[in-house]
Amino acid sequence: MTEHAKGAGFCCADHSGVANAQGILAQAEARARARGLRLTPVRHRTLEILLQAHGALGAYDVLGQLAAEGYGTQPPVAYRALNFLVENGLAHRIRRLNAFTACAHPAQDHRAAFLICTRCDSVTEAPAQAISDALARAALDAGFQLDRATIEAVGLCHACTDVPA
Amino acid sequence: MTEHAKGAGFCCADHSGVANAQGILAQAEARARARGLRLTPVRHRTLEILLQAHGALGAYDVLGQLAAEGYGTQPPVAYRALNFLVENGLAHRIRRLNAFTACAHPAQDHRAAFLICTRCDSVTEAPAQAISDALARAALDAGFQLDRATIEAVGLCHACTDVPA
DNA sequence: TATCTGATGTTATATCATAACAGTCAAGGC
DNA sequence: GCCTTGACTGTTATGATATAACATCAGATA
Ligand SMILES: [Zn+2]
Ligand SMILES: [Zn+2]
Ligand SMILES: [Zn+2]
Ligand SMILES: [Zn+2]
Repeated sequence: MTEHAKGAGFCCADHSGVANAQGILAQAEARARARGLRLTPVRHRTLEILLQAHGALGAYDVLGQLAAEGYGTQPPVAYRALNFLVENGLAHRIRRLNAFTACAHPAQDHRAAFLICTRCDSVTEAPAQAISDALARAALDAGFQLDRATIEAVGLCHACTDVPA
Repeated sequence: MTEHAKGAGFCCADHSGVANAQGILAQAEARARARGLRLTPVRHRTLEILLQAHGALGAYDVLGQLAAEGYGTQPPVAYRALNFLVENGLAHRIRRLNAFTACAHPAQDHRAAFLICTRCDSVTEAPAQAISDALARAALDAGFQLDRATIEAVGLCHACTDVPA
């Protein structure tokens, strides 16, 4: 079990940035249908695991759960499902944490930034259109043809800001 | 040797974003003096190695060079020097590549974004004040107390955009 | 001198990720 | 029907990245 997955550090209930897992799952399923993506049992279950998690989960955390439920026991099982979800807009990879989190808005294509709390390990997906526009300008100035970007902020979430120490 | 360090893929000479290694090194030394940082032999040499590299270097690439020159041969030697440089504004960590690059502007404190070319593996440090401001606004909206951020863009650098295939 | 501190070095291990290959199964062509 | 094909799942094995814990050493301090 990795540090960011320990969960015990959470300071409040609706802290993970994924308040309504059921609704998000429905959106994700709709997206998959609309695009002809095959949301197979492992993939579907992997998405559920991410949605039920507080904060982001490492691939081996996901693998542990999958293995315990009768799916494959080896790393590629988790990595394949996670990469599928990421590539199809159903999850995001958090590079700073070497971890994955369910997309909070799978209904629409979007640019996202992630707000990572160093106190409680929560990961919140924030709309990043404005940030992305600024980045696009910077790229243009450098003659760089932008494909996609990673935007990850570190600090204290709302709940943890209130708590003194 | 890792993929991003192979160097052979560069499509032009001044491609690494570190055009004037000597000048940057002098700035870095000045910064260290001004702040009372101990730029010891390993640390100084590590910075030189980063400056001479095309693109970003993995810790094990740096370690290989250090070891070949009579410094320690084990991973902590490289990681300690690299972390020191990063923590003191003399280098940056590129999370997407699991790699490190010398800071191109160590004279002043700054926010940086990184433009990573998928064709030639070059890494260019771009000014990111505007992006950072946009991110600060997004964080504020979310009640998030921002500490620092990682901004990494992936795409094609200027030189590689011109090359057809 | 005795002690303390920060830096460097080591061994050993933890953590993250992918290559390569084997078996399953459903869809489509003959 | 039966075969081919391609997507998916599973495996073994290995590679790549990173840190914990401890020993040593040199310079600063009292
Ligand atoms: Zn999203
Ligand atoms: Zn928090
Ligand atoms: Zn910089
Ligand atoms: Zn390029």
